[in-house]
Amino acid sequence: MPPVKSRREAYSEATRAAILGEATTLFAERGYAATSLEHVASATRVTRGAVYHHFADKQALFEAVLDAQEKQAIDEIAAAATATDPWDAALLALDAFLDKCCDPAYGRLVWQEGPTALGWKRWRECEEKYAYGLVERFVHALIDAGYLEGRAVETTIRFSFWILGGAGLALADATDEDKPRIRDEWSYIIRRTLNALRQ
Amino acid sequence: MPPVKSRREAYSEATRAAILGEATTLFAERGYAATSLEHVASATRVTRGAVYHHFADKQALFEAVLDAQEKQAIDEIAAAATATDPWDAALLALDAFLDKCCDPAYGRLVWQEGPTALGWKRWRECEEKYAYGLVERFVHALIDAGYLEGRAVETTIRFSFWILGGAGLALADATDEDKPRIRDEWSYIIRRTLNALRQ
DNA sequence: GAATGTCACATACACTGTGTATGTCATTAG
DNA sequence: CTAATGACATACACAGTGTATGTGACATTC
Repeated sequence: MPPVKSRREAYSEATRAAILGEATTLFAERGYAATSLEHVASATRVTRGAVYHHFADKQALFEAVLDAQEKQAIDEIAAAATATDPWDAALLALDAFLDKCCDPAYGRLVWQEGPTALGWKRWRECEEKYAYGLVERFVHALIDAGYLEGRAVETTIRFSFWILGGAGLALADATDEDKPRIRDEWSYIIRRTLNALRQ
Repeated sequence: MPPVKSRREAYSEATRAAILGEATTLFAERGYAATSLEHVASATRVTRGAVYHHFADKQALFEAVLDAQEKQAIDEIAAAATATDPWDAALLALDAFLDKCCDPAYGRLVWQEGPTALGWKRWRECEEKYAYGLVERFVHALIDAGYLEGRAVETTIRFSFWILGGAGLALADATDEDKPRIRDEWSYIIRRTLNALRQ
């Protein structure tokens, strides 16, 4: 398997990336349902055939967009959670997450469009790899460190994930000028909640 | 305005109710997107024309289904919250709500299908009248009674609503045999959270 | 280096589902 | 008895998805 790319491969990859980029913009701006593959194709100056060549169907394209957003987000959040103590690390991650949700594309795509585009079930399946999975790991770390009690783990994870989702959606809904305030309010209420669950 | 109904009116109302009933079943069983108006019509043994005669479009039909579910739910929950102390009333309402979410139709329609069918924005607008509005009133009552602090009210309401949504969805997802356990777990974690916010 | 295969994409079409415009018949009002 | 209205059925226009097929540029093989 040669590390060099043939001209064809390079072109193909560029096309794929271009489609992904335009799709990201359009899905974020107009929403999933209101964006047709014809929109995506013409914005990329290719035909729908090209889109179907690179992505199995509309949903797969959206999932690819989501994947890219989540990968980026997870990296940033994981990078921020530097503390050795799991509790402190979780709080750092929380801050990084709330920051990330202020990014319009991330907020809209992951928290607004994601569930409505894919449905809860499929969306959660996708999230297992990323945000939901991250929460899962943090919760387990907190349990292992003795900060949280070890029963009803699944519910604790879902509960936490859900609250973060609420924050994400609230921030995605908010206007740019409201975001800092809303960010702080959610940060405050989530920290209080975490303290309540701490044992 | 005569209180008696003409034959035509009676027939018409029966047809409307029948369509609504079949739509409720189908939307709950197959989901909004997977249910075509042709399904609804043929299940009711009318044509799509009749459906469009009674409901402006597919979304309006779904909203009518939702309305009926929510009216029922709100009545039951309000009836359960008999305590005079707002705090106790809120806890009673919580229990009634969790019970209601164990009803498959309510859970699926309101918490699973609602947001994905209507989108967050429209769904929240519909919910203002019902579940969201109910939470809003309880939160205000708790603030007025001095149980909760009076700042970041909007965020407190959304936070509470969101947690209830998480519970609703968890219960809608659960199998019948899991429901009691999951119900209790959420009840427990929500009560702890409420206590954390109490001042 | 010509023949052959393959990949990246374009073109064309079938199908599903929504919404709308029009038609029809029974009931009701005058 | 006639005209109007309401409750539905029929027929159609249209958008959007997905699929089957076509085409030309590049790569591979001998």
